[in-house]
Amino acid sequence: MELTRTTIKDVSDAAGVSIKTVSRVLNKEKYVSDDTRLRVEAAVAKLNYHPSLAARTLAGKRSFQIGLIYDNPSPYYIFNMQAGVRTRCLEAGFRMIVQPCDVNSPTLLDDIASLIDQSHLDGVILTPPVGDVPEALAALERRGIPFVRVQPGADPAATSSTFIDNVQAADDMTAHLIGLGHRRIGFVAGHPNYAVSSQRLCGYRQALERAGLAFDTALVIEGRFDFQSGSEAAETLLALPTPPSAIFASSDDMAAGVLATAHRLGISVPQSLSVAGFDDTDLARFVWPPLTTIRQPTFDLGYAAAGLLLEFEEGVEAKQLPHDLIIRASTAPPSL
Amino acid sequence: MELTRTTIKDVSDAAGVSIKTVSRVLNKEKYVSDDTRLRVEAAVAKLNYHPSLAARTLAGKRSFQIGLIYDNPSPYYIFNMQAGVRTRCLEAGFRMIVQPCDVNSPTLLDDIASLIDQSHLDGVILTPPVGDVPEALAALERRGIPFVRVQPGADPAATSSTFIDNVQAADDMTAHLIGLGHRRIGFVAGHPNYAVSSQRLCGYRQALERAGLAFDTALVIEGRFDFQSGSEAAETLLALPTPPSAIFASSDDMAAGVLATAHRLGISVPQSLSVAGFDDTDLARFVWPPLTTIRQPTFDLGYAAAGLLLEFEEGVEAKQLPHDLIIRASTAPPSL
DNA sequence: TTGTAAGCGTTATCAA
DNA sequence: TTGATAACGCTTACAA
Repeated sequence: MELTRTTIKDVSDAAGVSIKTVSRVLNKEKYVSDDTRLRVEAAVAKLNYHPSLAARTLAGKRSFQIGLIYDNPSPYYIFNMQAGVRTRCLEAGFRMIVQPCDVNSPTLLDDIASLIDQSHLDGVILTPPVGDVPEALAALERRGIPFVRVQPGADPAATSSTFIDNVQAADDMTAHLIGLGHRRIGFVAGHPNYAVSSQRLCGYRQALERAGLAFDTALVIEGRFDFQSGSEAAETLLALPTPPSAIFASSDDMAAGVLATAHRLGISVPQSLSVAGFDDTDLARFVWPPLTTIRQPTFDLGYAAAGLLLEFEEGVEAKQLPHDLIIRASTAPPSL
Repeated sequence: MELTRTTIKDVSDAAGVSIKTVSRVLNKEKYVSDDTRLRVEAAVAKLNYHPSLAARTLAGKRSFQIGLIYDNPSPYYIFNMQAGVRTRCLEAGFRMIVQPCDVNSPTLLDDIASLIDQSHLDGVILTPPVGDVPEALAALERRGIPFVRVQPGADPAATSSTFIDNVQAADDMTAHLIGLGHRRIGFVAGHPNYAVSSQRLCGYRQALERAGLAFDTALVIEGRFDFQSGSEAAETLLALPTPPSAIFASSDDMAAGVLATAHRLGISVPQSLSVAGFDDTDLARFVWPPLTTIRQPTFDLGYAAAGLLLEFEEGVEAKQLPHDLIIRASTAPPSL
């Protein structure tokens, strides 16, 4: 029963050096002889010593902790983001503190401030839509806390950030559908509060125009990123006098809603209707019939964001990552 | 630009009391006059003071932090578990530190020890299968760290724990299918390393026997909890001379695999085959055709586990939670 | 290359 | 009901 904690003092005694020297080894400082270093490392291993983060934080300038702040209800997104950030943190010997929040809460700023103060965070990562709250960014800058935004809604180069090109991704998918022969492609837009919604709509429109196809507002329905709104949007689209032969829903949950509605209406997918999605929920893997989807590299976005934060040097760096177009059901319109 | 931190000293100056008195208010200690308390609280609010967790940890006996340790690849499970634990922590003014691990890693014990030592955790929650690693439990006990296991594989009353009755849940589902008229029910078992796998198989068998139906080993296939193994199991089951009219897969991922196979083979669900699942991936909501499923209350299991930990008083308390049978596709076998 | 001493911001102890 | 003082375990100066 170890009731007392192993401290740096125990290690220094065991190694026959001062605690300052042990500290030097722990912090990988220069000016430690190889011989001393080895003796200290042996003592650390033998005693199974794990330095107190609290003490290091209090005494030093760093806490070895960064925060991941999000307001996002998607389990897959959060899981992958956390995994990416954590992986990068581990490499640097840092710990990740996760903190969900509500961007519409009046206490948002205080919640973030409280997290940073209480845990002495060395930096934070903001995922959408938190990174698009100007007051939050201003507060972080005022405190001098380094931060990186993931997929900022606008002006990615204004602060350090990681992102994919949503316009291009939606363009890619739309072009893919056009390439299959589709001429009337329905689009289910995302929640109007999210910057990515308009970006994806923009890509859809851009691809249509390049192909010389008319942008028909009747084919565009605004959703809320969830299953229900996708389901409703499909009802509207499929009830049109001339219904689309393909529907591109700008999130996977909405795409699943489209599939459910198609099934209920007796429209077979992908024979009579092509359905495409956008996200990383792995839904494309599960759903039947299979879904063609844009896969955003959520893990990588988190990994890269943590990297920018940990290598922070007063510079702003915007890092764009590639997206994938995953084709699992590639079908031409029935008329062809 | 606030470059200096607001400390307890600032608050005590502003309130005109000693720092010890501020500390008393912060810790809700007795023997503080109402007048003093109010003055201190006003100063705290005015200065926007957030006490340093590092300092409290170092000086005091508590860190106000508990750990959530898991080795589970399911995003939905982890998301809901984290949410439950975090919600309960928030109520108690605690912080949750999440830590994935690999139960098969040789460094498992050191990883856990390192987390506890570095962050001075006041306790940990272990989700399956971590709670079933005897060496880990022994190590925690040796250190005197309180812990609560979620869904322990065996002997839930040996330590504090929260769980549902998996045997009963599988029995419920099987009985439901039998009630609909099914006589040959296929069963896709879970990964053999998980305790819940045998529990669920046990419930399936128990319900069959109660109904006077034979337990046919040809109808039981061992899976690995994933989509692929469910898909393969369905191929075997549906190729039997007398195929089952219903398949109960003991996880939702496997159930999705069953659905995919059925679709590929042209077997319509639920008209010609009933499919049932088990878990909380929300897959039942997305998948088409809809899935009948046992819903485990993951959020509640986490919430209750954190509750047991935070109210820990040297006593062992095992807490059983109810499960839900969610019926979205309730169909009798085609022969009826 | 190594060591000494003074904090970091709280809480525990003991006294008033 | 309050307050002074010594920890807590480490890092940052500054010496040697």
